[in-house]
Amino acid sequence: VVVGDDLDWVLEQWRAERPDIDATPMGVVGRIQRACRLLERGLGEYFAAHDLQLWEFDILGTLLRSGPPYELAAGALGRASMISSGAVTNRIDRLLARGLITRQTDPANRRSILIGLTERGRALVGGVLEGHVVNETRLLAALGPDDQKHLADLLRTLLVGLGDLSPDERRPPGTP
Amino acid sequence: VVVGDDLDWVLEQWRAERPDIDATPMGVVGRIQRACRLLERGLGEYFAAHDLQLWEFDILGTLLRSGPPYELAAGALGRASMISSGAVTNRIDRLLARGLITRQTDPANRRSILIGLTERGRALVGGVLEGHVVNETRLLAALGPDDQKHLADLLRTLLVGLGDLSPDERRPPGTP
DNA sequence: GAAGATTGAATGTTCAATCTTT
DNA sequence: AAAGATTGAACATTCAATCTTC
Repeated sequence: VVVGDDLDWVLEQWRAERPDIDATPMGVVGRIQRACRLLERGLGEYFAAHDLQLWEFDILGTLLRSGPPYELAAGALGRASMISSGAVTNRIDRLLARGLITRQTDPANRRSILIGLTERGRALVGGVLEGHVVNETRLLAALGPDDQKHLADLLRTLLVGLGDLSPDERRPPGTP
Repeated sequence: VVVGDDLDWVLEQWRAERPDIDATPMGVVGRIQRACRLLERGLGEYFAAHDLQLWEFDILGTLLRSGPPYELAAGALGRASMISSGAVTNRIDRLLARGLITRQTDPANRRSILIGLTERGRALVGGVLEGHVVNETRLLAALGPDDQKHLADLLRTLLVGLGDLSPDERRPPGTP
């Protein structure tokens, strides 16, 4: 290994201290954790320069990509972002205060609330989208296109194994 | 694609809503984020069953793998866990209260403090270590050994590109 | 009773300001 | 002046309890 990352060093330490344990799995899990933190730091810097928090883009982006009429139930937003229902309420409150979303009771099911993008919210998230992808491209630049594809494929297999199924697979069998 | 994960669905939505944008990079970044959250959930469940928080194992494990005399400066602990100095102080306070670590001023540099493992802390983290690796192995089981190695290699390249160098590479050139 | 959302308490983090030591 | 750690404030999350609606 010519150039090592932090996990190379961590695994070397474990080998010295606990040679009885095969710490190989830590090399995968630990790298995913570190990559996640470093990437989120890089994403946050871009959004901060555009008056957005990462979590704000997360919610607004989920609404935008859902397509017209850009409305989603609060529960669906929580599942998409993997956050608790309490966190959803909190985020909604603050995006409402910024005038970026609307909140209305679902007429079809009055337990549920529908969150919608305001024109201002739609313009804001739509406007930063291209720059966001450019920023991600920069953060991933150490890997060539083929390696990025390979990485995504390996992570998909891992994620499916962890139960991260797309909505298609989540539907009970036999649903049209 | 026979079985898709959540990101397959996300990218499909972006293609429909914003065909002008190539969202491929989101497929990599988003999968790393989701894998990180799902893995940390799985790690936390194991530690909770052993009266530990994930962050507690994080600190205690860093001390253990540093080898005898199992002492590290507070700053070094913060860098290893990628947390702020304020968070380090907070974590140290609570591990001290549990009697798992010691805290003393570094005699050689009285600005710095040295954190050490108590006998009880060492026994606790050493005792859960093997089960932790078994748990990680289970979480990664969707990938075969070769794929896990390949995944780790791709992530190393990405991490080095993001500046996550091992201590070796962090030393100024010419250092023995 | 179960589902969806809200509330408040407990938890834990970052950030800026501060203090000591170098 | 710079480095290392601590403090308190602001922020954000989870969890359990609660309320409304189905």
